Amino acid sequence: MSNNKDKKMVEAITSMDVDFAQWYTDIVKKADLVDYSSVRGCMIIRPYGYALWENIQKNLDAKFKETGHENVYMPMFIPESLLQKEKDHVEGFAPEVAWVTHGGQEELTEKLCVRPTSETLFCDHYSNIIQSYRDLPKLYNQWCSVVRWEKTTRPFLRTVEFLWQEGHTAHATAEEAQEETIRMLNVYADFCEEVLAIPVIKGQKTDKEKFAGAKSTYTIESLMHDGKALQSGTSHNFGDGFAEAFGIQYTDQNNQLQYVHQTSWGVSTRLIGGIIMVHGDDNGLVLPPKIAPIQVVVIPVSQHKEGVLEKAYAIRDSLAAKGIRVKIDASDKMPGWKYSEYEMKGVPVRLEIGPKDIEKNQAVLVTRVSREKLFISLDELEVKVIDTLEKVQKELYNKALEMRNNKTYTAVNLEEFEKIIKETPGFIKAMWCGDQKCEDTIKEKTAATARCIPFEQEKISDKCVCCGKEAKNMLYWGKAY
RNA sequence: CGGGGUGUAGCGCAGCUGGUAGCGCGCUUGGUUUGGGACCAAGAUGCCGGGGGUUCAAGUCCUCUCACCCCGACCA
Repeated sequence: MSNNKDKKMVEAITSMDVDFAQWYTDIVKKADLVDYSSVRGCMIIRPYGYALWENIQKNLDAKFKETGHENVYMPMFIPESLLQKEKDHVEGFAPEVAWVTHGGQEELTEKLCVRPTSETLFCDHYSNIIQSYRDLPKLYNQWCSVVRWEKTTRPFLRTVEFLWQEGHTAHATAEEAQEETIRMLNVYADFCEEVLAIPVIKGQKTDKEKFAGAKSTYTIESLMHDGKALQSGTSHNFGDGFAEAFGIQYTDQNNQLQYVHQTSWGVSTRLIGGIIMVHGDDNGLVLPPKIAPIQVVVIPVSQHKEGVLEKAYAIRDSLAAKGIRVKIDASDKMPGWKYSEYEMKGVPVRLEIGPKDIEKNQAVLVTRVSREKLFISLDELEVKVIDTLEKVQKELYNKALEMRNNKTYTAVNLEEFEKIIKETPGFIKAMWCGDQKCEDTIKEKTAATARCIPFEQEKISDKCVCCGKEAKNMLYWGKAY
């Protein structure tokens, strides 16, 4: 970069190897996903970012409905007394709730918290509407935003207000609740892998890491490019703890009063952070076709020349007719500018059409991942594009899986563990005795936490990686977002 | 909540030992361009984060304050 002319040619994204955090920030800003707002810790989700969320919603919502769930909407405020009904739950959330103390000029007799999560509201409601076993199960979900007064924030990964979905269900038996917990964990896992092309580890949280008030918490964990883990979705089995605290009882077939068994599960806009950090590269965002707001962008070249724009629009229309999310950019920017712009935005497929192509009855197809130019006959364009989108979807998953595998290590003692965390961050598979003290020690020494006890167990050794006593389980460990 | 940093045009910044604000990008208009972020010309854009001081004079010095960012401790 010897002079200003060079500089303005490429509005560079910081390389992820140089500064991963800056790379991330560059992408969310330059791909027009978010803007910072005047409200501390709160982000503005811009149309392109929101379109991603809408696609996530559309997809998941359909899956929730297929599995028998209904959408509801709860108040955004929770009276203090209600929040305090379940002891562990309050303790878990109290440090980060925002309080409303005034209505207009008047001080409220009971302050209201802005929901950090809605268990208490659902429980309160369930205690009113559930009487008989005939009322069960209740399978509710809500799409909303919640507020947690976080001290440090980053777009999508941790913000004071964030969008999410929270499912809350009530069941007659412990078995049903457990089934539901796992069912929804699998819905999330399938969604991540098939739609977002993000491979996940399914497993259970240790007691230390489980949700405040839950009997058990299950999680899907994914691995980012910088070797940090992202908890991408959680599903909790509450047992009857909340039911006891809130008096949610029903009369069973034998006229006996019983407590319900409950679950809750959620994913948030954090998933978008995951998409960015799993698939993105130094040229910007990379979006899996199934979630991309724009799957194909058509760029006319020399568009002032006779027939070019007409052809470009015709291509757009024919692809749109096949159900492809396609956009044409007929602005008067240079073609090169447009190439870079849509690469930055992670659009999976670009089609170029210019006078030379029209002459040869072809278009130029370039995928975001390979950036290779392919000449496609216009006669088979639709088929080729659909084909390419499917191929890219699979490719991204495979690439992500390979990346995760390359960054997954095993450790049999603390020295090994520490060395890995320091030198080659990633997932560490290591044995654990089951004692929380060892979890604490590892966290103190390495800043890594137990990500989960995976369903798929392996035997790395017989002994706990920390204390050397007999091991109970193999855990995934790592530094997390 | 500890440590560090930054607030000057829409964005990124410069502005030294005080003298009344500038550069690049972007934006507007016109023209030439268009196959990897075009070029020329002419424009428009400022409560220098806020309050209070010092001074003949304050982006510049002092002081208080607010906000944001980064690194740690805590968290979807």
